[in-house]
Amino acid sequence: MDASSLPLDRILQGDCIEVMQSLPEKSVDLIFADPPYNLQLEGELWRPNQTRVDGVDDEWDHFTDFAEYDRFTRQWLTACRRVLKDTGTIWVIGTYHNIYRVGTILMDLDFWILNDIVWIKTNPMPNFRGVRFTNAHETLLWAQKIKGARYTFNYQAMKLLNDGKQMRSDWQLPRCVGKERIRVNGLKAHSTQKPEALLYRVILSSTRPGDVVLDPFFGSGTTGAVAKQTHRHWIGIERNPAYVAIAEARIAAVQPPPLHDSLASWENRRTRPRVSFLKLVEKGWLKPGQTLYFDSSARLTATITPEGVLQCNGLTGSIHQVGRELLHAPCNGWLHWYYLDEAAGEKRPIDELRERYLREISAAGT
Amino acid sequence: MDASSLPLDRILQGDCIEVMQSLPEKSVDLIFADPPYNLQLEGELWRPNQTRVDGVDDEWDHFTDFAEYDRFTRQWLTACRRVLKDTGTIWVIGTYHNIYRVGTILMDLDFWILNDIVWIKTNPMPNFRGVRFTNAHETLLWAQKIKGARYTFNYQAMKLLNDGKQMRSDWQLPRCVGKERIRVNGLKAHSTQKPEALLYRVILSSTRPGDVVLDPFFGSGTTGAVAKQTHRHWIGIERNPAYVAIAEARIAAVQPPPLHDSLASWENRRTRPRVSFLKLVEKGWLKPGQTLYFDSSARLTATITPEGVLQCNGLTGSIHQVGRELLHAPCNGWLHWYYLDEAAGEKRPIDELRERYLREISAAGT
DNA sequence: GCCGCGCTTGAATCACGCT
DNA sequence: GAGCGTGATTCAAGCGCGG
Repeated sequence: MDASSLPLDRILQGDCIEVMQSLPEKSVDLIFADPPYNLQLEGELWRPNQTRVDGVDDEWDHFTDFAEYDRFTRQWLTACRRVLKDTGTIWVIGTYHNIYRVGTILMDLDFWILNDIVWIKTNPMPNFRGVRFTNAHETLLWAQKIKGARYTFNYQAMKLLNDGKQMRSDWQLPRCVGKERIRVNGLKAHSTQKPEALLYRVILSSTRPGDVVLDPFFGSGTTGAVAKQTHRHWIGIERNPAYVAIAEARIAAVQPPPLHDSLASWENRRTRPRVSFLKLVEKGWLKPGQTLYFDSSARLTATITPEGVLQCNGLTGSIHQVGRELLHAPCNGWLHWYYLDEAAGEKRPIDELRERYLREISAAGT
Repeated sequence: MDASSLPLDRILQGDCIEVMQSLPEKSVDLIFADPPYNLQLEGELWRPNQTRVDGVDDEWDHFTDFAEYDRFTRQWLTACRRVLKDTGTIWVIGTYHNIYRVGTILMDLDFWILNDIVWIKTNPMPNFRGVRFTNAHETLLWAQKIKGARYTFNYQAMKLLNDGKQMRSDWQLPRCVGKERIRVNGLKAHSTQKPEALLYRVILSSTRPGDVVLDPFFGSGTTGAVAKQTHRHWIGIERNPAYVAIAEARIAAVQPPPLHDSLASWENRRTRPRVSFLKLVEKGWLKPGQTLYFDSSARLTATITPEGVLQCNGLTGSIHQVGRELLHAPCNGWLHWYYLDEAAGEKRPIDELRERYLREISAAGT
C-alpha cells in the first residue's frame, strides 16, 4: 500500500497495531490516541445516597500487570511512529493510572514532548468516600515525532479561542454529557466518550485544513466527527464492530460549516488584523444610541456611544470591559453582545459583523 | 542509628541518598521531594562518578541521559522508601521533563499512587515565541508506600480550605513571588523556590501534628518553614551549604501560631469514639421491646432486643445490618432509624441519642 | 412558557480499627 | 493477619415534571 492508497475518511475495523502496520508509512499528520487506562478498579462503589456507581469495567481495559500494559503501549506507539509523517505530532490522553507509563515510553521511543495539557473537568465525579482528592482532571501529552522538526501549531486560532490571550496548558471543559453523549436504549453507548470541545482544541491547534488525522482507538468516533466538522481528513481504527456502527452513523450526520468563516481555517496568520468595535460604527452597521443585548438577554442591555464604547447602568467601557463587569469574569465581548437586526426581526451576534468586516478588508487586499 | 536518634528539626548537609541511608528505617511519616530534572545543566548532581564519553552519537547519548536520570531517580526513591513508615506517603513535584519518568519508577517500586495533583499557576511565564501552549502548571504525585495501608488524609481540613466543597486535584496558586521570594543582593536565592501555600496543602492534607516530614531536596527550606508553622517535625537534606544557611535563617524566623485554633490541628468525625447501639439501651434511653421506625416510615419497623440488636421480619442484626437488608445497599443505621419520643409525641432520629451519649462521655473525660 | 425542585449520573485504582 | 462490626461520605449538569 502506498501513500496514495491511504483509506481516508473511513473506519477500519480491526486491531489497531495490525491495521497501522498495513498503512503506508509517513502518511498521517496527526494522531489522537485515547488508549485503555488500565484502571484496576476493585469492588463496588456506592454514593452516599445509597446508589451504585456504574464504573468502567470493560473487557478492553483489563491487563494482567504493568509489564503487559507497557508492552502493549510500546507496540501501538511504535506503529504510530511509523505511519506519522516526520513533521507529524501525536496526542495521547490518560489519567495517573497510565499516563506516566505512556509518557516514559513516548520519550524512550524518541518522541519529543511539546506540552503536557491538563483537561480540568468542570463537573467531575466527586470522591464519595472522602478518602482522597477529587480526581478532577485528565492529562494529554502532545509530542512530535522528531525533535526539532517543523510542526503545526495554530497559535492565533488558540489565542482567539482563549479571549485573546495565549492558550495555556490547562483547559477547563465539561465532561461529555447531555445531548452530546450518545445513548443506545437509554444507556451510554461508550463508557468513555470524550467531549467534542476537547478534540476541537486538539485538531484546531495542531493541524491545517486537509490534513490527515488518525485515531487508533476510535470508540464512538469523536475524533472523526470533529475532523469532518473542521475540514480535516480522518482515519479511525476500532476493534469493536458495535462501536464502528455507532461512529459511522454519528459522522455521517455531521454537516461541516463553510470553511472560510470558521476558526478551522485559521492557520498561523499572525497578521490577522484585530477589529476595533468602533470600525463597525464607522461602517454604519451599528449606530450611536443603538441598543446591544448581553447574551441575547432582554434585560441586560447597553447603549453604543459615538466613540464606540458601551454605556450600561452608569458604566462605560469597551464591549469586553462592560461584559466583564456583568459576568464578574473575563469576557470576550465579541462573543456575548447581540444587536437587533431589524430586517430579520431578530437578535444577531455582533461577532458576525466582525467577520463581515474581516472579509471586506481581506477582499480589498487581494 | 535507631528511631530514637532521628535528627528532628534540623538540616543535614550532604548527598540525599547517602544521608537517607544513614537514617533509621520506617521512621518518617511524609516525604516531600522536589528533585532536579534538567539533565544537561544539573547532571553532575546525580552522577558524580560518571564520565561522559566524547563522540557518541545522539541516540546513544540521549539514551544514556534517560538511563542515568532513571538510575538516579530509582536510587533516591528507594532510599525514601526505606525511611518511610509503612503507613507513610510521599509527594514528588515535577514537570513534563521528568514527572513521567518519576511516576513510572514510583509505580515500579511498588508505591501506590493516591492522586496526581496539578498546580495551576495563576501567573505563569508566557511562551514568548508563540510556538507551544503556555506552560502553566506543574504536577505533583501523591503515593503511599504500601497499597492498601492506612494513610493520613485530612479530608475535612481540605474541604474547609476549599469553601466547604471537597478539595479537587487542581490547585490554583500563584508562583512564589514578592516578599515570600528569598533574595540575596537582589537576586533570587534559589531558582525554583516553591510557594508556601503549596506546601501548606501538602503537609496539612497528609500529616497530623507531631508527624515527621522529610525533604531530601531541601533547597531554600520551604518544607521546613511550613512544617514548623503547622507544628510538624521536619528533616531537611541539602547538598549546597549556601542553601543550608539560607534555609536555617528562614526557618529560625518562623513563629508558629497556637495549634488549637488553626486548620493545622486535627479532628474529624472519623476519629471520634464509636458508639455501640447497646450503650443507648444500657443508659435506659431505649428499652428492650421498643419499636424503631426505618426512615421514619410507619410500616418498616423493628424491635429492640435486650442484646442491643434489632429484630425485623424474622431478621436479626445490628442497626446497620438490618438497614442494609431493607435498603439492599450499604447502610449507616444511625442515620436511618427513628424512635418515638413520647414526651414530644413525635419520631426522633436515634443519631440524636448517639450525639447525647458522645457529649456525656466527653464531659466526663474532662 | 418559565421557574424551581427532585432525580439521575459520571475513566474511580473510594474505610478502618478492634479482636 | 483475617474477619467482622461500626459507620463516614457527593458535585455539577441535564432532564423531567408540576405549578
